[in-house]
Amino acid sequence: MNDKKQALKAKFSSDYKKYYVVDLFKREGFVRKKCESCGKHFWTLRPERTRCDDQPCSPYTFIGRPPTTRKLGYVDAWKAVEAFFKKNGHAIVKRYPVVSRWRPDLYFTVASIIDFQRVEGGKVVFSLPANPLVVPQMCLRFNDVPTVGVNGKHGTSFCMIGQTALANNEGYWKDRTIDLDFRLLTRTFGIKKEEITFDEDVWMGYGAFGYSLQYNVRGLETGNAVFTAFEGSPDRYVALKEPVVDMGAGLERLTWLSQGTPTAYDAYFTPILKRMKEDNRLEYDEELFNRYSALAGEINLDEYRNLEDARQKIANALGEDPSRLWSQFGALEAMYAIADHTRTLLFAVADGMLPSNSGGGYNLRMVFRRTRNFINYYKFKLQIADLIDWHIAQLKGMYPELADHGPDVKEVLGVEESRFLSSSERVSKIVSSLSAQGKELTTDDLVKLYDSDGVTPEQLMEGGAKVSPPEGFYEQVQARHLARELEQPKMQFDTRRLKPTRLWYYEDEAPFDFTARVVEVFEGGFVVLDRTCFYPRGGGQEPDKGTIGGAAVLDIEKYGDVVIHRIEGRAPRAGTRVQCHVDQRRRRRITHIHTATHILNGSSRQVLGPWVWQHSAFKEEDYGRIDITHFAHLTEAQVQKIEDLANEIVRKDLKVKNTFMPRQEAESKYGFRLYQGGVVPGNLVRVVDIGGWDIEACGGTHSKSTGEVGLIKITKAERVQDGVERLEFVAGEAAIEYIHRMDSELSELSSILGTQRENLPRVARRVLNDVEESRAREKALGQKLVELSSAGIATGAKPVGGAKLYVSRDLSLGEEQIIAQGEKNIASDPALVYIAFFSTGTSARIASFVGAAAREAGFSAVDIVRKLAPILGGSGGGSPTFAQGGGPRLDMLEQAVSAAVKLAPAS
RNA sequence: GGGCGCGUAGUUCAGGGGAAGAACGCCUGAUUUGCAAUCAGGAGGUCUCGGGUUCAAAUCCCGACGCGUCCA
Repeated sequence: MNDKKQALKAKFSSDYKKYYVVDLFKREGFVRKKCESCGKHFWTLRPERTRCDDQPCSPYTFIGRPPTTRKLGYVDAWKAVEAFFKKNGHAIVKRYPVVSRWRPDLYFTVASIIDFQRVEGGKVVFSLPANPLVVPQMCLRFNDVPTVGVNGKHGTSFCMIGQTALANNEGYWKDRTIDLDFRLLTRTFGIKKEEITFDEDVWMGYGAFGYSLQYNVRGLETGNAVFTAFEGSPDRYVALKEPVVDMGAGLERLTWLSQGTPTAYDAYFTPILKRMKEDNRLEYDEELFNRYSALAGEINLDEYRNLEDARQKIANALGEDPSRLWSQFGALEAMYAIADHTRTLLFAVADGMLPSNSGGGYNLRMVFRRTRNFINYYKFKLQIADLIDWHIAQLKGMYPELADHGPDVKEVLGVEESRFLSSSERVSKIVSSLSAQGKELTTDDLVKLYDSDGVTPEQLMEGGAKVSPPEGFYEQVQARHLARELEQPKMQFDTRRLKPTRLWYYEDEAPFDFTARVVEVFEGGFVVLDRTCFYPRGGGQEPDKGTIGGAAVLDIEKYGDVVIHRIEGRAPRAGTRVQCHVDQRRRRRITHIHTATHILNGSSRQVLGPWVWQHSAFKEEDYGRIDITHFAHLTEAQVQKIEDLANEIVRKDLKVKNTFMPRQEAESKYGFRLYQGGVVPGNLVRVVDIGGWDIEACGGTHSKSTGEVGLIKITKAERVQDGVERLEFVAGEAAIEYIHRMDSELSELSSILGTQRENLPRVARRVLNDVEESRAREKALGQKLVELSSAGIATGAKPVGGAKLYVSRDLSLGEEQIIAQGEKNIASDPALVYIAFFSTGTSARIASFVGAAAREAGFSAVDIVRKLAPILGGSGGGSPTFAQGGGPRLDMLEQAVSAAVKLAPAS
């Protein structure tokens, strides 16, 4: 990836007049220079500049002396930017969710341009709600979490001001982009034009790339204007028909620049930090911190192997001891990180993601736990719920919607908090038990402990465990996770020259018996028709069945616009007409299940909370299942409530409307709640609206009204992964069948127990009690039996070489009694050698006990068993006092017994 | 989405082919003593469930269920 980027950079630079020169440069007299430090090309109004104005080539020079004429708070900075672009003909678009449900390849919105990208058939498509536009897009990135709070600028959440335009009549291209941004910086913010440099850069995104001009002011990168002109990858690409301007500027950076505070956090978390500091006294050398933070901005984990190395370097530059720096500023840095992490959690949870142990939810769990660990470590008086409120209050002028989600977010994080507490308790238990053992732990042990129990080497050392210096710890953790690519290639067909299949099944009054022309046939019985009423697999709905030209249809899939049917036996020839028949009963049943899925999705959200989203779903002829996101196990009462509500919707007989509409229109009308079952490809989306109760983009078949579904019965609720609950259910005819099945099972059960149905629970309980009682009685009787038979053993034992031998062969005795008997008798008569033969199922068993005196006389229980068991075709083992064994040869029992009777002490 | 780990008494856990264990809690009795009292005795188990291997499985193997953890 990096090589490709370098190659592209070289290519664009070599033809810089074509790619990088804009009107502004000519008009204002910018000169092109090459940075003597990093070799990058940049544009400046100061010909004497020798270095680019980016880190690490130039230090920050705005701290304590901002280059702007205005000092702006976070929300005010946005208002200024908003006003500027509005005045210049831009539509201001509301932020998109930080959870990017419209992009299956991403968990989070990582840049403003993601808002306007849709992936269709491996290709990225730009789709703008207005042109040109500006959006204050909150973005989440989790790739550099350890530096957050430390390097003064990095965050897991940040607002990217996205200036986006299509290069057409309504929008604009390079010249106007740079003109606008230049004016924003110089006029709105009052930065002197000599202070601004433009670096030549490139940008590569998913399926598209372009060249860019990044602008820096006093060492700080404040924005990057990307001119996305190409589609594909650098090896194989074409020019985009309508190139896209994608300028992203960090609102945090602009705010920081205008204030010149030691860190960016001081500028954009001002009210939150103020409250945190009010409640927790912090003492540190402010003058030293200012010098420290000027250097800390250089900390970048790409360049330093770890935080310690970077800190060491800064300490050296300041002439300070690193541990002194750390102890002074650690708590402050933790506060910065806490402010950042809680804001990230607020947005992510408000937009519907839950902390969990997999997927994007893991990122949330990780930052939550980091937050809690910071609070614990520094003993801060801070409540996460308060922090959430403080963020909401700060941002209300910019993101008023957050306030609506406050209670939900706090509830979700409360659950996560209790998870954190029980997890820390577990960890400390493991740590204290390991340190009590005092065994020295190898690096391998450490890796294992971290990987499967979440115990870090630091926690172990603090807890007093012996830890050998961990060498290459994180490398080893990494090595355990080397991804094994396991991709099974989906059958590929070359459908490029085929016309789209007419999707007849979507049309009203589509027939179940129809004729169609065979357009193409692929080897293996794959048939393409010019039109089809067969619903292909899609959106979790299983495909139709039926016949094509008399042959059974086995499977149906959609490849782009082409539907491919797999049939049994030989495929008809291309060009012929075939008679087709769709299994109407199956279709009807699946349709009812599918509509029921939507109803349940709606009622789950209603009953549980707004964080409920459909995670995936499956609809078959006789059952369906829907996986929903929720942070806890569903109780029986909740499941019943969901079911009751769903059936209420069924009884209301709400109309189900299916409408095709442009994606953009659907999104702005219904929001991203549309994308419940994953992303539906195509520019036209089909919106399924169940009387306003549940609205989803969905390509499946649905009933005309909810009443047709008849009945919805949830049959099972289980957890499929952390944060995802699965509901299995039946609906329509399948529900009736399910009830019949339950009914006959109950009948069978009553007839087995010989009682009426209403007595079943009582009778079952009594039967269970009886079993327990007889078990106890059997045990007591066994004890009695042992006592009674002991006398027989004492008299029946035959003296053999200084000991007494007793051989029993009572097949009716159980293992427990024999063991009890042997145990008791060698205790009361230490000279006894007790050998018992018995049987379990189809095999013969031997148990042997040897008393203390008998052992001295040369007998050993384990030797006896080892001698006798082979006669029975098996083996055995145990101790000199007690051993057992056996074998499958029940027929050899007599021989084994006679061998036992002849036993003599080993010499 | 993938890897690793766990499931044993009411609770926390040890054991890891051959007799079901500890601590705490609980019950009974003694003792009378300053903060989680002591002593003696006792009850409490489908070793998550289902298959398989074996003479023998809590233990090994496979699967299901429940849970934890790490990585992308």
